[in-house]
Amino acid sequence: MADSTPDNATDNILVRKLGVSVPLGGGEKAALVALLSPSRTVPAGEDLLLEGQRPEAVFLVEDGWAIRYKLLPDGRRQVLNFVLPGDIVGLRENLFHVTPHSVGPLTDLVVSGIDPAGLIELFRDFPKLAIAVAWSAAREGAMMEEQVVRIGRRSAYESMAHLFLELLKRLQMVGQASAKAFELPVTQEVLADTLGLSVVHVNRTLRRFRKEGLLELEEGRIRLLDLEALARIADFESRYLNQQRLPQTKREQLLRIR
Amino acid sequence: MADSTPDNATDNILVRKLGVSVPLGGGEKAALVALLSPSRTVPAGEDLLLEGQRPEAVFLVEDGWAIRYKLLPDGRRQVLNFVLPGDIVGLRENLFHVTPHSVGPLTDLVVSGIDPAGLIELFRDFPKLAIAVAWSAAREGAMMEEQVVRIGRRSAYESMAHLFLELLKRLQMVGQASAKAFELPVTQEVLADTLGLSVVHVNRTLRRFRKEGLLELEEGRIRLLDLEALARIADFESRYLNQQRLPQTKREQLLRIR
DNA sequence: CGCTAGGTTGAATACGCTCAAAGATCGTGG
DNA sequence: CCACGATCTTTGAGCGTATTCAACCTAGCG
Repeated sequence: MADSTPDNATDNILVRKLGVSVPLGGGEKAALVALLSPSRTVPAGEDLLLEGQRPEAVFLVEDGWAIRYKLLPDGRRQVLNFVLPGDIVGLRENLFHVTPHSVGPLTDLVVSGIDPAGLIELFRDFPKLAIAVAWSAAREGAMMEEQVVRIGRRSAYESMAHLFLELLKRLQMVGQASAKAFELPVTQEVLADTLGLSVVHVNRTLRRFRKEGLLELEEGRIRLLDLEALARIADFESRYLNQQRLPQTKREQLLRIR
Repeated sequence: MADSTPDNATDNILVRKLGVSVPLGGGEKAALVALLSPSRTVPAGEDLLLEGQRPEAVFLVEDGWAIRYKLLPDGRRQVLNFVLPGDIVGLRENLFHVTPHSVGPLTDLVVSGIDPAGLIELFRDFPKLAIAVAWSAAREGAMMEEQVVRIGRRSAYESMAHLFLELLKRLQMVGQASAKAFELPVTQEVLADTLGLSVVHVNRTLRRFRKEGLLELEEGRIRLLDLEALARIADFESRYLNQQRLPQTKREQLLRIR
């Protein structure tokens, strides 16, 4: 079976993700999948995008983890967010002539290329796809906002709980997490650079969570033992991840009410 | 002369801002301006958007300052970024059925409404406008990333310098700042909530800057006395704000070279 | 078997916070 | 016109979260 048949289209991770926000028809799904080049694997060390360089290509991540990050001249690093399966890398960056951040894989990464020009053309034929992609970008924006709040106004303890809950939800949406556990291919240094903390303090905060029986951590796998407690600590509100467009009728009702 | 003539269109702040990235034709400018409803003034206290509510409308800010912010249940506040003249509020939020953050004016705000549905339709007729808006959204994303780095990996001293330089550049682009000074209608509490600091520490950091002769602050106006020094302290790189698409020929050259 | 990357722990320190109180400025009402 | 309250700024003192420095441990790998 060819990669681009409508049958397989339904299974594609990008189709599944975009379909969450905007219901997609068969034609749309097929067209989207047809745009993808065959997937290849990028080894863990090799950056996909380098800050300050011309963005070369647009990728769909089909499997594996990566980070978007920035470096300061003295070596300090800030991780902006995590790139998980189903995420697109380099689309926004393609609007600039230099990339504002780097993207580095944390694991081997299975990616397939997307032709950005082709995608734009697709938007003409299937406006719904444009909406779906815009929606996905907006969701990423909402996650960045959460990241700002986490770093700016939450304690290490709170913000770490928040991050783990966000990752759990995101991974569940793409079928990569069970009810309360997931693979976490991340060193404590990466966590530190994500939360704006030192490695030492990340280590101590993790120890505290474990001592309190809130999570287990072993072999690159994390288990959140008490979701309620963690959500309370973090003040975690998953709405910004679930965000769905209301069905048209319901939206109209709302509009009428006000 | 009517508001929507091509002549006035050139002067509109939105047209000017979008025109920076993507050269716009007369028809595009006129169509964009025609979409704007007559401007009105929102008083300083009254939020434009409230977190958790349905986004009601889309605004173009023509004059004044606002902040996008989030509140934690215990009252802690994090300012996500500043909304300055020429910025659009509520467009991205309109893709969600609840707004992920609030937007509150810091000054009286002159805004005009934008019909989002009309904007989408415009994209069909003038694809360049879609690109220009996408570009503008990408620039905002780049600014949010800088905000994350500021809060996560810079000291109070560094990140305050960085913020001031960013504001200077942004305001210069819309003709609201001189070479090194601008109106700063912001309390120290707002600065604190922007940078993830306490009011007291903001005050002390400001005092340090003044003592070192790096800036003057009086009557809601700030003057950056030594841009070089501040840029060095902050490691400020204005590229993410200036970002322009390369002219087509130059882009093609680059593509050929690699 | 030694090297490297990552994790863990202790001790001292510092950056930034909280608490507290006192000026300064401004609008408002008596 | 002055007094009052409210908001904002400034400064001091003590404290705490998180940092830095340093050492040691472990596991994986060449």
